[in-house]
Amino acid sequence: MGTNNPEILPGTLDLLILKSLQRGKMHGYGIAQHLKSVSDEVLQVGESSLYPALQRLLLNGWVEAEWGASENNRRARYYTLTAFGRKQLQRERAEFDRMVLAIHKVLA
Amino acid sequence: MGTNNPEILPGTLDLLILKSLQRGKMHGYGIAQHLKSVSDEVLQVGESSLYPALQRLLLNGWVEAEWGASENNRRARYYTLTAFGRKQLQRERAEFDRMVLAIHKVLA
DNA sequence: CTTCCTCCATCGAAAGACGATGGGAACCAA
DNA sequence: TTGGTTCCCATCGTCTTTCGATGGAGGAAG
Repeated sequence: MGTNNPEILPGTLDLLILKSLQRGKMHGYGIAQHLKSVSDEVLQVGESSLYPALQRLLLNGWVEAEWGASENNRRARYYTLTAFGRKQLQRERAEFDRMVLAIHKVLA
Repeated sequence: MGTNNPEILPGTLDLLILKSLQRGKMHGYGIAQHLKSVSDEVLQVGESSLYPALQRLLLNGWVEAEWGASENNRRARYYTLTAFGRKQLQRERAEFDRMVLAIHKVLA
């Protein structure tokens, strides 16, 4: 009931994933862990949000995927930024900054 | 196709409305104009986003409404913040700041 | 009289996030 | 060997929010 506390800011998930992948290839689980730890446990993206998002990014050609083995010898799907993905990251970041600036003007 | 440019950051509309109403009673159209001008034309909230949001705020008891006449002598519905609304404004603002801070840690 | 602006409101579509759920494989302890 | 825990994949159904399109009504202006 009632209290709506989304774990992330809607509309920012793609940006967060793309930015994470800028560091190098990662698998889904790793991305979620990364976001959680870097944000001091604030950004808790569940797998049911993450995997659809990754499908989106694949469809748009912003990331590529390949199967491999994780550090712990487990089957894992590794995602990599494409050139389009790097462009998109820049665009989304600029748009995010633009929005946050505008909101701050309202809140000031 | 493709280019998705939302006019506002999803999930922040209630916050923006509540904050606008902190200045005093306003009607819907006025809120939209206010957001647009204060944000230098960045935040362009359409009426089909605005009125459902106002209904939400009414249902939650965060704003109250009364009919009156606008400055231009037109029939207008004026919205006011309630005590609950002021509390909610504080909560949403804190949550927004928390999220933006977390996202900045990822983007840094 | 016609057109523009103000101000209200709804409907249907699309998108995004999430809880619940399911499974397989490695690792560890009892 | 069995059972639990962590890692890692993924989907389905639901809810919520946003938005384009649409439709008025009344005042102001040309």
